[in-house]
Amino acid sequence: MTVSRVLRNRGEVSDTTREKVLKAAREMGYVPNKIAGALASNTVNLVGVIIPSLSNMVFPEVMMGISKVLDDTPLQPVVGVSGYLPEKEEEVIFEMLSWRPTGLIVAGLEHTDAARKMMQNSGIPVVEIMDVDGPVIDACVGISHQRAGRETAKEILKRGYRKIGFLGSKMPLDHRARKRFEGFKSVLSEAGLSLADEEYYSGGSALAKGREMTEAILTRSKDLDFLYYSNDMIGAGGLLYCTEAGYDVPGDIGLAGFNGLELLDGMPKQLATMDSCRVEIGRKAAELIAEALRKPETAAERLVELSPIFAPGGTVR
Amino acid sequence: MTVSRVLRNRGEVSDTTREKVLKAAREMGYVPNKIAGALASNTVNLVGVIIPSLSNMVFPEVMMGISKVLDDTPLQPVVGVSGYLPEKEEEVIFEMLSWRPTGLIVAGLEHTDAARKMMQNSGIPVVEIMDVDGPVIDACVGISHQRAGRETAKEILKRGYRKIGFLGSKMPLDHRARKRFEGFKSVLSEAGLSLADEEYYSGGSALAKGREMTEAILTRSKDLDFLYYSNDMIGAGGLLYCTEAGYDVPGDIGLAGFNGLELLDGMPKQLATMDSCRVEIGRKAAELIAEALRKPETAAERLVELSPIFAPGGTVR
DNA sequence: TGCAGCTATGTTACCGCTAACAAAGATAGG
DNA sequence: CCTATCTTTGTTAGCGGTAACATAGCTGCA
Repeated sequence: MTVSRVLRNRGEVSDTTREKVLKAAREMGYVPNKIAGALASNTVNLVGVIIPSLSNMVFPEVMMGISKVLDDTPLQPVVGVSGYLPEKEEEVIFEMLSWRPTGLIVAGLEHTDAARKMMQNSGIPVVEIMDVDGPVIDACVGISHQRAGRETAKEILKRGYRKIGFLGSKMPLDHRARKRFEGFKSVLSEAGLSLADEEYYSGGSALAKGREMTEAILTRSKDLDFLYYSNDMIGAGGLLYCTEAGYDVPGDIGLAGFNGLELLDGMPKQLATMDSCRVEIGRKAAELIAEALRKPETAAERLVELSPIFAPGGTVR
Repeated sequence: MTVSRVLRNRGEVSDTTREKVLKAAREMGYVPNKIAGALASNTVNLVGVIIPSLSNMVFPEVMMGISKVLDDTPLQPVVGVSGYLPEKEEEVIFEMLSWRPTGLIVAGLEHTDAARKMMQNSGIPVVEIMDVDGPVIDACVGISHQRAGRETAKEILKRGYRKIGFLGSKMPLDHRARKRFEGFKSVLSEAGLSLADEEYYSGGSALAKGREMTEAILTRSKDLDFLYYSNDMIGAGGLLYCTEAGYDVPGDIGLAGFNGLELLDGMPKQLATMDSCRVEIGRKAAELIAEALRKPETAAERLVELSPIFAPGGTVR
């Protein structure tokens, strides 16, 4: 018991005893067994974070926001990757919950019924992030991708572009990309327009794919005056292609992407984009969990919608 | 006990009982407590993975290799981030070990004495990854960054470049970058040469920094005929700058980076680079752990050195 | 019908720690 | 010197599962 007290800095222990304990622990390389500790105290200083992928730079940035906040608390993030697959996500959520974490942060609002039920029953704070367009389990921090798509479309129309092509990934399970696309199209149709052409890809290096797709769509539809990309990475590939192929950007043709990737600062031109507030989303989500830990009854604001803003960069008129 | 048997698919249970248990579990949304299970069975199906950063695309790729292998086992990766700080790494390792994982995968060979001791005493397989230039605790999978630097230098000299500049990050704690740099310089000095100029950065978008640094170094040292970058990302920034500034690459000036980032496929030219075998390193490391789990006594090969090869791309003669 | 030899279920004792309470030691005031 | 009070250390039970062993139910055959 005294050892436990010393190692957790809890309760009164005399300085001499404390020193003796610490010395012994150090000498024998003692590492306490958190499993036993967690079981006994019924507290686990872990926060589960479930994201679809680590490979596209947007989720690592969310992680940074989360880490920064949790560093000031006893909590630690634990990452699970769902690969955009609902069943895999359910599995990961189950696995996470079976470790009885202090909170859960999950990307997206679309889950299997079982996953949703598990999270509801878990009794811990659950924060869904990135997206706000849909029903929320417990709390939510994100942006409206619907609106992001709509606003981008408005900006484009405002600037006089009319023959608009869309380039995106073939990912029916990326609901956020889908919502942006829908929002985008709805503004076009309200203006009596429709997409002039579309081009899709899946897999491979996004930059190279953006290049290829742009060449393909521009070869096919020579009268396009704008290309809307579902993400900045393929947009950057498109920008490189247009630059090399001698297009006047944004004169002949305008380009826009989505995400506001800092990674791409340094491209020949700054791609028009809309920031997805990734770090901020991570911060806010982590704060909600930390807050719930501090004062369990307080129901903090459960729905935080951030407003991304359109950054015209140098690829629109 | 019967419930435990059903939920873990272990031991004989009649079909009727099994169904009843599963039905009840489903109805009540039962999620077993892994903490209790782990304590009782003294097994934890977690593999700790400790990496310096999530933000530069190289570690996520290692994670992919690890995940792919562990997906075929009961094991699950848990990520910890050390931020290139030895003390933080020690903390993360301590935290990890206190959960009694089945194995540990740690990036790099440089650790605090305490961290090294903890890992030695842990009694679990520990695989150090990415680097092989140094003393190993238990097992190791990686490449020699010394040699990578040396071989890049040889390729450059072989192609007739002589006035060589180096551009890198100001990260004294990135030992792998340091080793490449040392290997690189040693070949130059064996050839009676030395670096003509150097330029360093820290923080910010690597692409933009690569651009700035390249402009700075080329403005200062107009007779350089080669630029060696400590990573592909700043190399790509440099390539963009050189292209726009009208340099003939690789005629006037050659460029090379390091990592073999697939991310950059699609750049105006393919940057000369050396693949750091990231996915393969992750795969092999995970296999070592999975192997140790399967047959505990077998001492598999404890030191796996992979051989990166120089990919000249389009930026060297 | 009785019993060997199964299969299916139940019992018990922990796993390593911590909450809650108990006791011992130290200090001080009368 | 003794008791009241505070500080420090110790005891006990139990967290929710699982290993190991024990028992109960069932089957088939003499």
